[in-house]
Amino acid sequence: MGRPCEFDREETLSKAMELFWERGYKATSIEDLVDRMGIKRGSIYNTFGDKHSLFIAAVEYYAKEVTSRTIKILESPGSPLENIKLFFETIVNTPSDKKKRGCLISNTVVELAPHDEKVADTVRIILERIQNAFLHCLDKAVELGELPEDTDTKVLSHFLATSTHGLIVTGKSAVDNKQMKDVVDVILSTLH
Amino acid sequence: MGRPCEFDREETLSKAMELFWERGYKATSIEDLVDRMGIKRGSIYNTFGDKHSLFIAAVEYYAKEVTSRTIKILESPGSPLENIKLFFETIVNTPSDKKKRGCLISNTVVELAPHDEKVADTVRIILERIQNAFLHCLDKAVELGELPEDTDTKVLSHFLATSTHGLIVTGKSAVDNKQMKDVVDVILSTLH
DNA sequence: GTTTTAATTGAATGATTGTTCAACAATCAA
DNA sequence: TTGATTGTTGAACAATCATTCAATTAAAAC
Repeated sequence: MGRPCEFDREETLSKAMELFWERGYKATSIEDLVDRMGIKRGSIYNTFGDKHSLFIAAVEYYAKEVTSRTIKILESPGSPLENIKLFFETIVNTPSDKKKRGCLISNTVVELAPHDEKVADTVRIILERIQNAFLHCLDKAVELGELPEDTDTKVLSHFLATSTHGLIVTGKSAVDNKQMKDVVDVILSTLH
Repeated sequence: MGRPCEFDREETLSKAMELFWERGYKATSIEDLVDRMGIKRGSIYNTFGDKHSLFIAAVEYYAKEVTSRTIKILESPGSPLENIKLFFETIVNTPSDKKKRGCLISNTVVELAPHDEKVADTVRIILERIQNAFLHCLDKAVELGELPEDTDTKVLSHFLATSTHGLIVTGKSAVDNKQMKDVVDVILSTLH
């Protein structure tokens, strides 16, 4: 009962997420959010609580919408090693203007995680999800004979997760595409 | 002539750098800087200009004092491959509380470089310096027969620079030391 | 000792920050 | 129709932000 919402919760949250993704947490003001989300201050506080809560909701939305889609590449049927290759090619083939946003999770790790426990916990769960996707993918590769039986898949999954971070940071500064493709080749060469 | 400075420029700049390193640009206020640097607002503006200029000075000071020291590991005499190993071991062996600060350059790439051309230029030069150090180190390794003649040292140097970024971001979130050591082993395994 | 030059100081600036709130509007149950 | 309930709205809040400035202090030049 009561007056019904005039906006779609997910739609506005998506817009907030985009803004945090582009600018980071501190550099995004409530006024910026009001402009982008298309709803008034009161409605934001009413629906999402304060800025900090909204940010965490945005990060979780990012994980659900963006990260999940990337993880699905690793989980798709077919050759696991080919999927991992596809995963990194997707990162490299992102257009350079979008590449400058990097990844909301990596950005958050750098900007907030060290000083904000709540954010750190939120982000840690998402990072573990990515790492697990790598691990399962590698395990499947061993099962299918694409990797030797004695492969240390756990260590390799940690390496791939770290490499992902590295590529994203590199992409945010000097965005030389050939350079990044070469790096991906070296990363993939560790899987043989 | 005129009244002499009562503080040491480098000493206060060093303190400003430490604060930016710990908290980032946006999260550090002038008041925070006044407290940490031990000089009044006026003296800061007098000596370093505005906040943005002070930050760039701090980044350059970081490059001169911190980054240079790390690069010297790569340039020191003896086995180049051993030096690279030492380089990464230094990163991993940083105590975990200090590891959360990460690297001021990486942090700046993520927080500011995409939106701030002046900062981006400053940082790009420093990143190129690191990459060149890797390159020279690898070239020397080829000369000394530690790496095969046909090694693509340029590509490998890009890979090592990217890996450095990756390790630093990983260090800022879940700081499992064994995990990071394992990753370093994989990184180093590409050099054989 | 007077003048000149520059650093220090603390108060004040206006802009922006995140957040709250009272008045109003729209729906539902009675 | 009348309350109850909830969303919308825009103004207002105190706090903090980066920055400026006039008054003061200290040294060097004359």
